[in-house]
Amino acid sequence: MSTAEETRGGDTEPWSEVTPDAARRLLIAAVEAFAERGYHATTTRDIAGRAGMSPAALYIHYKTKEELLHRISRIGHDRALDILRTAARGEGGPAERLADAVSSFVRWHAGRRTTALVVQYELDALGPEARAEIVALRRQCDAEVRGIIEDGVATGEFEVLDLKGTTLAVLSLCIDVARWFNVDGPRTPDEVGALYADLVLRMVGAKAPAAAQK
Amino acid sequence: MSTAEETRGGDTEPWSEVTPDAARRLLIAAVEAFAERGYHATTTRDIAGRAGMSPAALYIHYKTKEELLHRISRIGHDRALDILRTAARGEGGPAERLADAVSSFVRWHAGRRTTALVVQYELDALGPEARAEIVALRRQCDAEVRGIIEDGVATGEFEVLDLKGTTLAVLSLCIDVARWFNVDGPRTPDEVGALYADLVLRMVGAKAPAAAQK
DNA sequence: GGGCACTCTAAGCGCCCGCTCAGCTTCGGC
DNA sequence: GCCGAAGCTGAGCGGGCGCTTAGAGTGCCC
Repeated sequence: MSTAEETRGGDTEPWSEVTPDAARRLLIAAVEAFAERGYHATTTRDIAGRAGMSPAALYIHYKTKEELLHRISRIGHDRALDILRTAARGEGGPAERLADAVSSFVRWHAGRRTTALVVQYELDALGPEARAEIVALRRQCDAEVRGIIEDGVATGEFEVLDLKGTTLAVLSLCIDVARWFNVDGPRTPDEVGALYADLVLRMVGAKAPAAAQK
Repeated sequence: MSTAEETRGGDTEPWSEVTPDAARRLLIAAVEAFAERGYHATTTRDIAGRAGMSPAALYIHYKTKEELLHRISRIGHDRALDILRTAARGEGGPAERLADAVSSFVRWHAGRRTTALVVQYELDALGPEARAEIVALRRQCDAEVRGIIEDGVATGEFEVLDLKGTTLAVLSLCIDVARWFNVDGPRTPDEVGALYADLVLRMVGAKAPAAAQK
């Protein structure tokens, strides 16, 4: 039922799961518009226009404007969770896995900035049920990161005073990259990922400081 | 021309500089509405209603809805910059001043969460000129924090690989508190401030780890 | 106590929003 | 070559938006 590529954690072509083609074009147009102006300031006419279609065409593929945001948010959070899970279940020690999680998570927020912006900052525009579904995914993201840090504390490699608070801070730090990252700025997503991995290892008091950077 | 209390860095009663009373009530109502629903999703009727006035009353005190946001943003950024400046020009060493800056900055973002949310996340809703004015203030905030970290590097107390990147990350971490902080949650603003001061000292590789916490 | 500045309201203007619907085109099956 | 399904458009609906205007109420100066 699915091609092989979309089942693994690799960086698949984004939005390939959205079909038919017109629906995907509309969704991509919506991501760009939402990221530029915000959900509420974006009109359905703008979205349809960017996709090269009439305003009415949107409603053939999506019931409402909110359903568009919901689909975007769902797919984005699935991807984010997938990134964190892949890193958390990797082979190295806690420091290596945490550095991996942070650098790849940050790389996604910087490299796919428009998507990440919508996914992370437009949550409140969703209705209660859709929002609850997304919040559950966020909690799973939190649990993955907390798990890695817990492992590090257990082995004595990390030294943290407040596990939940530190986890929250680490995720918050990574997520906020989507707000300030500038594609035309001096840093590449890879560079920011490496910098942030180092900063986070310091935050958890990792014993071997400059070791893990892959 | 001004009472003494508003010239120093103390926690003055917020919005006391906005007069007359009706204008202040409207502005406070706008802060609450913008924080709850976002600038674009907030109607002028909603703002006026919260302030207990008719929709038209808003336009006696403010030319447009955007001017309201501009005033809020300006006052908020002035306050944020004041907080950072006060800490940066304090008496202690770099570690103490950095911890002071982070804890008080975070305390503001948590304790005045609604204001901070609007101030930090609705920047894009401003027009070009107003936006440019606010961006200049943000750069000054950045410079204050960067200055402290530079001092610490100069004295050998801090060890950072990327000064600009680390500064950006520290500010980003603090600002994002406004997004996730929950007034009804388990943490007080003071606790988050203390936690974050510790995390930031770790990020800059401060030598005396658990010393500064006032 | 008349005039005036200030504050606020009721009513509403013009516009654009999310969304709908009747009808046109295209295309595969037989 | 006809038919129905699917995809899409042009026109437009009901409604709420930001903002304006005419005028009423209030208090202060002289």
